[in-house]
Amino acid sequence: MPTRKLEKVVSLHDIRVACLECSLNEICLPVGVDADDIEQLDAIIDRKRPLPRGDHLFRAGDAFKSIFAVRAGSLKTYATSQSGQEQVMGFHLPGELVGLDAIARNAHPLSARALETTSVCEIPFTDLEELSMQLPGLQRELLRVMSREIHDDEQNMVILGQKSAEERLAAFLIGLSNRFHRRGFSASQFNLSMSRGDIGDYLGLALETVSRLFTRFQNDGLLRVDRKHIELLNRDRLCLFSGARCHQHQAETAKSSRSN
Amino acid sequence: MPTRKLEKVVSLHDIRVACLECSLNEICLPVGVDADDIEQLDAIIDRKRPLPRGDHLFRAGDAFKSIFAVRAGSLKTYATSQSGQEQVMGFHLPGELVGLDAIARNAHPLSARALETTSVCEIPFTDLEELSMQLPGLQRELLRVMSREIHDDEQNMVILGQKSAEERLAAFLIGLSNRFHRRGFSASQFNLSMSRGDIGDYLGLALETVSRLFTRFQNDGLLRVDRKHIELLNRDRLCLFSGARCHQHQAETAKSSRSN
DNA sequence: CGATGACTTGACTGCTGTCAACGTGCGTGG
DNA sequence: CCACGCACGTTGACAGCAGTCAAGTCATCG
Repeated sequence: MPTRKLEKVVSLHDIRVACLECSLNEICLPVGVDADDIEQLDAIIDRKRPLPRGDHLFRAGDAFKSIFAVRAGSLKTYATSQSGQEQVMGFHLPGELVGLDAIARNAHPLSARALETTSVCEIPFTDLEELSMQLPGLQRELLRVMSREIHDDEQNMVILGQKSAEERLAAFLIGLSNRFHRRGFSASQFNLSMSRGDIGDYLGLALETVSRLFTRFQNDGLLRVDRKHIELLNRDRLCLFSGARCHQHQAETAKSSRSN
Repeated sequence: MPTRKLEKVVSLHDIRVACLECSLNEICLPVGVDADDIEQLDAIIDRKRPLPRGDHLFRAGDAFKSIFAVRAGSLKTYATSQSGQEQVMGFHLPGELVGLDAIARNAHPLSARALETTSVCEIPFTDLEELSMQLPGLQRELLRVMSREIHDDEQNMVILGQKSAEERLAAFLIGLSNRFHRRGFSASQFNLSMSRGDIGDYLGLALETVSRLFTRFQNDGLLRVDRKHIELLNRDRLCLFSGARCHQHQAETAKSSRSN
């Protein structure tokens, strides 16, 4: 098993990228942490070699030691009920933090698995806690990130609690589009790193339903889909289908037409 | 049979109870905050007069200034989608914190409404943030509470994402029973402060479905229901119905129910 | 090139929502 | 004290959305 080779694949330069230089630092730590602080944060962060697709970053029940930040790639977090069915809690893109739900119990309640080759930063929690005591900006930021996580989970509860299958998938695609856009990628086309089954397990739908909806959306001219590649053709109408007020990032500059 | 009415109008004495004497402090601030620290925390907390049933503690969109801790009574937090349907995010019992989802956006994403006469402690967030910088135990505790909230929301996502109506209501009742028990009340019988409609909006079910399930559970001998009063007759079987591993609190400490 | 896994499509079933009517308890006011 | 209205809850009939089962297609990889 020559997995050792992976260490060579990653260039030394990549490994030594500091938080300050990291292109994600504006996403990972949006505000409140200035350059000096970041240096200190940088010192405690452990950069690991990439995780191959399908590998677990951690499994449900593992002891909690660190928060992880996605640097490249993507992963899903999920719980497995005793029926064997997976509930996917989230798909995590570069710049997003994983493992915040483990602080309270000192153990991870969820499993985290790479959807593609993925690299993460490991942030030992005791160090982070200690450091945030000294850096007001960091503490503030930590609370904000956790608050946002709660808020995001609440929005997912709305989706799971009262949306139709059609609305769920539409909302999912709009949300994904927004997240890609915020990261500097195209909002109108992107590649899904997760399977139809994963999407179903995330949205509380059967994978067949997800598949059927993709073809229906395509037939309706809302998007084009080719395997994992998605191209949104009519974002506005997809927004309507999602049955939610979607803050459209493009529309912010233009005038926002709203219909209540 | 004695003090069944906790939600009786609080006396002036109650209003002046400090955090240290508050019977909830072990729930509100489980560990990591010692007596000296609590005194400081106490100084920043504002005790308001009780909220009548139906009144809002805050509404979605309100500016965020404070976290609230329920002292007596109960309230629900909910979002209203533009279809008018409410998604109830949680029912909050004494000792639980409300408003943690507002930190990130500086505004409350949800509305909070009293289900009965309810009194709360108001904790100005800027003060709390400042204080937690000085008290390691408090900071630790704050992160823990938020982490637990994320974890709880995730469990709700499992319920909404993949449970049947029957499993949802069973899980809801078991969870409520546990929470009452942890607060020193009977785990086997309690009064619901929320309506069937609220339960439906929480579990993603129509209120008719909730009503039907209550009568079905009663016919199956799982429980007895009389309006708002619930008596669990067969907790084990209800656990099975919920389709989840429920850690039963009775099993831990035998019969330590101290009310009635 | 065959095996494997991911995806698509179809047929059918059933759970749960919707609509509707009725019952019940409680507070209000006469 | 009773009558009434209203909110809440229960029950029934029916329909439709989405799950399940099953078969077939397509891409990728050894």
